[in-house]
Amino acid sequence: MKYLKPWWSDSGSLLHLTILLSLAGLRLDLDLDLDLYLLLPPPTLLGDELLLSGGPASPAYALSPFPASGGWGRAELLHPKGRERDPVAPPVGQLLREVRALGVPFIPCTRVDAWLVHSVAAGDADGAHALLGAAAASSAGGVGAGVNGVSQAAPGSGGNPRAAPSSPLAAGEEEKAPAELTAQVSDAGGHASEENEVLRAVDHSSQHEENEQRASTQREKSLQQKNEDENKVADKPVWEAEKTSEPRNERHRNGTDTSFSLEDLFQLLSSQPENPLEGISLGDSPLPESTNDGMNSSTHCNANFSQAVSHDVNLHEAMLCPDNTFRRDPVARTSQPQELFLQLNSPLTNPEQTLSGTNLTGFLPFDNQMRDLTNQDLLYDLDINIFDEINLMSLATEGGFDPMEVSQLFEEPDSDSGLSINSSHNSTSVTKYNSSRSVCEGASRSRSDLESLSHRDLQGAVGGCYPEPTKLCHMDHRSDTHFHGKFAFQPILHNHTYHLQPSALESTYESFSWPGKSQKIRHGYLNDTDRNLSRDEQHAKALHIPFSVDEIVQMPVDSFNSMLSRYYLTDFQVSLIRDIRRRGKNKVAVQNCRRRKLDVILNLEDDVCNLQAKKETLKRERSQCHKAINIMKQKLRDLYHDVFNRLRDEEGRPVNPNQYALQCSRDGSVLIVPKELVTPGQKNENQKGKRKSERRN
DNA sequence: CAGAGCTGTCATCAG
DNA sequence: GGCTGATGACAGCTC
Repeated sequence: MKYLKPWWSDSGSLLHLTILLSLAGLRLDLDLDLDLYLLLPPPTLLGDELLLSGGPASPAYALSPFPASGGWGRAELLHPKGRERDPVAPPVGQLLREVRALGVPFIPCTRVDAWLVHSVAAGDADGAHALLGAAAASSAGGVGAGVNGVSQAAPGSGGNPRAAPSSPLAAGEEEKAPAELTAQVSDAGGHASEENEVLRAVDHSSQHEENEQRASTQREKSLQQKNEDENKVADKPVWEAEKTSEPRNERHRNGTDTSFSLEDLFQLLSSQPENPLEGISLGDSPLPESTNDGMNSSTHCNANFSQAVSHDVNLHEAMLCPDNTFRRDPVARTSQPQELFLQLNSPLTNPEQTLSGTNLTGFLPFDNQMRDLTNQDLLYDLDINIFDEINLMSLATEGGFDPMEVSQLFEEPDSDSGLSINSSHNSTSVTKYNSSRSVCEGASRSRSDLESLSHRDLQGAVGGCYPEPTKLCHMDHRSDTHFHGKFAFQPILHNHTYHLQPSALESTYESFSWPGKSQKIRHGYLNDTDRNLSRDEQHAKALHIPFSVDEIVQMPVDSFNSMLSRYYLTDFQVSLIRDIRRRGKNKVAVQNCRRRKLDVILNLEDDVCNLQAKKETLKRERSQCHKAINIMKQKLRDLYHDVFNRLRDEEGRPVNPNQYALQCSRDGSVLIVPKELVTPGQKNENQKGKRKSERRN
């Protein structure tokens, strides 16, 4: 990551230059740089090794929130905290001069940088002087007005929606940007002399700022009036100009393309006498002499770059550009997909062939630090946008697009495939991914395998490390504004180690529709690794379902339906996904059911034990009661006999207990009654009591 | 080799 | 009407 450190961190500049953006910048224009910049996360998320701008003392900056006053207004570099001017920030003009002196193509990666360079290159006196004046004011401790709408006003950006979250400016002020940009773009007719003036003005001190600004403003106004009729197209907003049917390079040739690109910057820099970039060729297309003559006209300026490198392209096109010239034509774009990616891949082994047929070896006078950057790192960082711009799943359905080619394009002998190098933003770990070799095996795969190979970038969760279901950011990575950050900077632990043999794949593909037979089949062909996977996981892997089984099963029904609708899935895949979900749900339900059933059984067993214990207790209590009753009966009998032994009749003879009985009356008195006079009811009760007592005994 | 236990799947019903 | 949970029945696998 050392190559991503700020170039001159000591100065605390906003400007930073990376090899990635330098190399990519050869083909990308300003808006894409901004786009890349906007893709970058806050420095705090990346740690000290990935400071985006500024140095340790000023890791980040914010634009002044002050509203524009009369066009561009002025800008100063502020700390994000406190809205205070950064005391360590050098003048912007000084920074630009340093860039030019170092002879490295300056790629504006921050908004202030972008606008500065844009305004300078476009010959915008107001904008340039506003910025330069802001820089001077910044160095002098002054306070200026802010530049508004930088994010949306980026040339050719078309209003990058991702700019909004990252912009420190108020939304209302950002809306002014397109109009302001239009004004600036319309003036970007390439006034080389004016640009030189502006560049020279960069070197001026703050004391000369106002005079120079006024002079530039006057020149700018005059030139604006002069070229007003010639740049009708440029009066349109950039995003509207993008929609015109006129090809981009045609507009370049016509001198109507006013968007600023790195080539503009390069030419701007190379126009300086001391610029070491002087004389560097941009490509096979013969550069007009204006490349070195200081850009005498806007026509030359734009025509040169249109022939060498197209302007205002996105990274997608940059990746797909087969030659040195960007093509807006989708047919041309898709006609040579392999060459396009191979072109990006080629620097891995031969950086000088980065631009095929283009003599760019001298373009970038990389210093040693920059040379340390490996091409894998470059590709890796570029890959962030590869997946942002390229919907492989959609491309896979287009005719003429062979996902296998894509996979091969990213291949290199000693590194991971291009599809998997995106798995982590840590460029140093790129070489750790060695799963790309198996992609080569796809040459012998079945058609179904090839068709679904493009999903591999998304299917890593299947059989691998599954992301949390709540982090289904990839469900709609095109619309999720948070996707880029997560996707780019969170390591996605894709597992690309599984690769079914063609026979196994076919067997799985054929058997997945018959679950009853699949289990028998799967054990016949699966290797040890695949046996660790469940059947659904194997099926999902075979059909390249871009989701893990856990995701399919656990995601909410809304997300599930949204997933099915947003992704291009074949009927087979949809059916399989639904089956997986159904089976997964049922599997969990069965487990719960059996768990509950087991709990019920255990509870019943506990109840039985409890009831048995209670029964025993009751038995013991009953036995104790019987014993007590018998004791009482025995005592009663003893008392009965004792009473009769003591009784005497009128003649003094003992009373026979068989003829008489004791009867208790209601008033508590005890009477001696002959048994013949005992009522039948009393007899029955007495007999029942006797029988019961006999049975109990 | 038979059987118990576990697990997955399907069909069905109910909420 | 679709989804989900619950449950019985069945089959396959392991020990």
